Parts: sequence; C-alpha cells; structure tokens
Amino acid sequence: MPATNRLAALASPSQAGKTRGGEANVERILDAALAVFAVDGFAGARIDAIAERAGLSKPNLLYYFRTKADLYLAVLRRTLDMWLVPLAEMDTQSDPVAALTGYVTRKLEYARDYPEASRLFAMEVMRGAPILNAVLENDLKRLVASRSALLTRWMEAGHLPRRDPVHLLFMIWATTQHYADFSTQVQALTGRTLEDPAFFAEARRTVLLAVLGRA
Amino acid sequence: MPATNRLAALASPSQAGKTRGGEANVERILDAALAVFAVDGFAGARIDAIAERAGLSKPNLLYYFRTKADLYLAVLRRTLDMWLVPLAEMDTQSDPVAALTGYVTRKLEYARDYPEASRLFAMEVMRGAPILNAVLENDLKRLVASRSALLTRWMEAGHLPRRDPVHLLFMIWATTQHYADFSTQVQALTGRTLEDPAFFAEARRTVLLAVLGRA
DNA sequence: CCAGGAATTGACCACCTGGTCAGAAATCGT
DNA sequence: ACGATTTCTGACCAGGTGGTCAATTCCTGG
Repeated sequence: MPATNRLAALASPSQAGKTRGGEANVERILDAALAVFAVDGFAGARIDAIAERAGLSKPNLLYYFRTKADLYLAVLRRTLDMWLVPLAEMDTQSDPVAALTGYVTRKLEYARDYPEASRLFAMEVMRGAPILNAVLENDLKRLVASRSALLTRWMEAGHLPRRDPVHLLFMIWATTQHYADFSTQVQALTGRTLEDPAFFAEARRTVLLAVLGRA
Repeated sequence: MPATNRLAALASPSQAGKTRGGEANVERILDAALAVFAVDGFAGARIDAIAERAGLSKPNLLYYFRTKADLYLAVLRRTLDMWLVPLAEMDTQSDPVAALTGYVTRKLEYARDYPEASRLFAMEVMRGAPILNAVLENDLKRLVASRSALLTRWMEAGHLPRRDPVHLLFMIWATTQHYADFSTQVQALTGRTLEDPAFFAEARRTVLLAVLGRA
C-alpha cells in the first residue's frame, strides 16, 4: 500500500520493538484516540482522556506512543487506507454503472460505519493537511488522475453524462462524507441516521441519480 | 433575523456599552478570530494569536471580549446569517430552474469569498454543534421544511427530477462547501481554486447538472 | 524458580495559556 | 482646561497539559 508507506516515511514510527501482548493495548489506544481526536481535534484532544478511554494510565499510554503527535500520526495512518482503497478498487468491475454504484455504496457504508474516521480525515484536511499533504499530492493525485481517465472514457462511451470527472469525484466525496461529518446537522434536521436502512437507501438513491443521471 | 436572535439568546453578549471608536477594533478582532478559529478550531486557537493578527495586545482584546468563548460565539453569530440567508431567499424567484441555479451559484460564491466562515461552520457542526444545536433544530429545521415543500412542488410539476428534497439540499450544501472546507485537497489535486473563473464554472456546471438533471 | 526485559504507575515538572488587575494613556463632554 | 470615561498595557497568576523518571509489578524464557 503506497499511501501507508509514504505516510510511514513522514515520521518515524514511535512504537518499536514490542513483542509481548501490548499489541492489544495499541489497538485500544488507537480506537480511543480516533474517538477523541475526531471530536476535539488535535489541539483539543487531551491525552488523559484518550488514556482513560483506553483503560490505561497516561504514562502508560505515553509508553506506547512517545508523543501526542506520534499517536495522531498513527491514527491517521490507520485511517487513510479506508479512504483510498474503495477508489483504488473502483475499476475491478467492468460495467461503468455497476462500478460507480458500488463505489458510492461503499463510500456511504464507510460514512455509516466509520464516521469518526471520516471526521478525523476531514479535520486534518481542513487544518490545511499539514501531515497528509504529501499523500494528497502524490498517491491520491495519481489515483485521481487514473480514475479520471477511466471516467472520461465511460462518459465518451455514453455510459455517463459528460462533465468534468474530477468535479464528479468531489461531489461523490462531499455528499457521502457529509452524512458522517455533519451527522449532527443531519440528525437535527431529519432525526435520522445512515443506520436507518430506509434513510441509507434515500441517500444512496439521491447520489446515484446525481452521478448517473438516472435512478 | 430569527437565527441571529436565537443565537444571541444563547449567551449574553460580552461587548456592552461601547460608544467610542472601538467598534473598528471589534471588527478587526472578529476578522482575525475567524481566520484563526477556522484553522485551529476553538481549542487550538490561541487568543494571543488572534490579538496579534488584529494588531492588539492580548489584554486589550480581552477588554472587548471577556472570554474566548464569548469571542467564538460572536464570530459564529456574525457568520451564521451568511449561511442561512441564501436559502431563505431561494423562493423569491418564481422560476424553479432559475431559483435553484441562483441558489447554487450563491453558495459557490460564498464558498469562494468566505472559505473561512464555511470552515468555521463546518468545524462547529463536526464538534457536535454544542452551540449551534439550538439554531439547527429550530430556525434551520423550519427553513428546511418550508424549502422542502417548495422543492417537492417543483418536482411534482415536472421541473426537477424526483428525489427526496432534503437529501437534495444535503448534496448541494456538501458539494458547494467542499470547495471551501477541503480547499487544500482541491488545490492539491487540481492546482486550482474557485477564484479561477473557469474552475468556478466547471464546479457550478457539475452541481447544476446533478441538481437539475441537465445542464 | 529466577533473571531480565516488558509493562505500569505515582509523583513530579516545565511550560503554555486563559484570564486578572492596577494603573497609565488617550479621548471626550462641558 | 479638566474631570470623567473609555481604551490600553505590563506584570502577574492559577490551572491545566504534555511529557519525564525512578521505581515497582508483571511476564516469560530458560
């Protein structure tokens, strides 16, 4: 996974030479950190809060991750693949409509099942992506370029309405992630969530209608 | 403006009884605060940084806004109308296509001209909207309900493709704000901004095609 | 069973940051 | 001109937070 490798190269991994059962702790820490970072952001997150949520003492957490930044980086790294993989796999299905339908569905499932990861990613990008910038400008950029070419071919073959493929991707990302990142607003306005299958279907239908030009 | 009033009722305004020329300072402070809050979030924002950006000393800033929370609230309040007004004015144009075209265009202009305000709003909602919740569940909810009815009427009259109007609004919001909130990503992937008229037109065209079902 | 490394902890510290305060400038009404 | 009020400032403080450290407990391999 190139993205992971690139990100790994950005900073030295802080958790070295662990051999014993502490790996379970690392997982718990990362889960807790994701939950806290996704709500309070990097600056607002208290490392005590993360430790408590993970069931550890603060110094014990610092034993696994030397600094808050290391922990943040690790969480980001674990999250990133979830973001990239669906797009990378979009071409495996040869039928354009099926491929896009599958992609949109996976993005919505992602928004439903990992809203915290989506929020973390959003916050990082909104901060100016100080950490992810390198990944964006390389791996993601290449990936988008190749997918754009694919989409353009599909459009020219008449399977999709013509438009700029990159903007189309933006629209898919923005809308699907909206349900995760702005779930508070969605909840306030509709009282529902993607967990509700009917609501999920409505959202999916709306996006697909927009992308494919038909239901 | 009901939204402003509601927000004002949420907390006591901190800047009282100013009569002299300090009003200009208040403006400068609000501008600076918006810039800083939009990048670093509430927790990450340093009040020193805001003061410096506004060209004041920290205690002097605190003279105008007693606490950081007061300042945050004031910035949020000033921002909110920009968000609500376009939607509220959507029906003034009787032609459905023109009305939606105008709305999308205004939202994109807003994303282009006030990206920081958009980001601030996004961050607040992503935090769980601890302050804006009341506004969302009342003013915005009512507004959305009325606009949904309008959209539904238009769909039934055959002016628009049929779909859930609330999801349609979500899609418009998500996509237009994406260009402001994720401008780092947009920039990294395309090297362009909404400031570029051609790019603006592409974005606009993509959204309109999705919303109206035709260009 | 024991030695040695891994895991864990309480106590601690340096530093940052929001906020205070007494008083100095600046400004205004009269 | 002058008192009163607003505006502004340097110095300061209390609380919180990231991170350290010596010391203890827990495992595990031999």
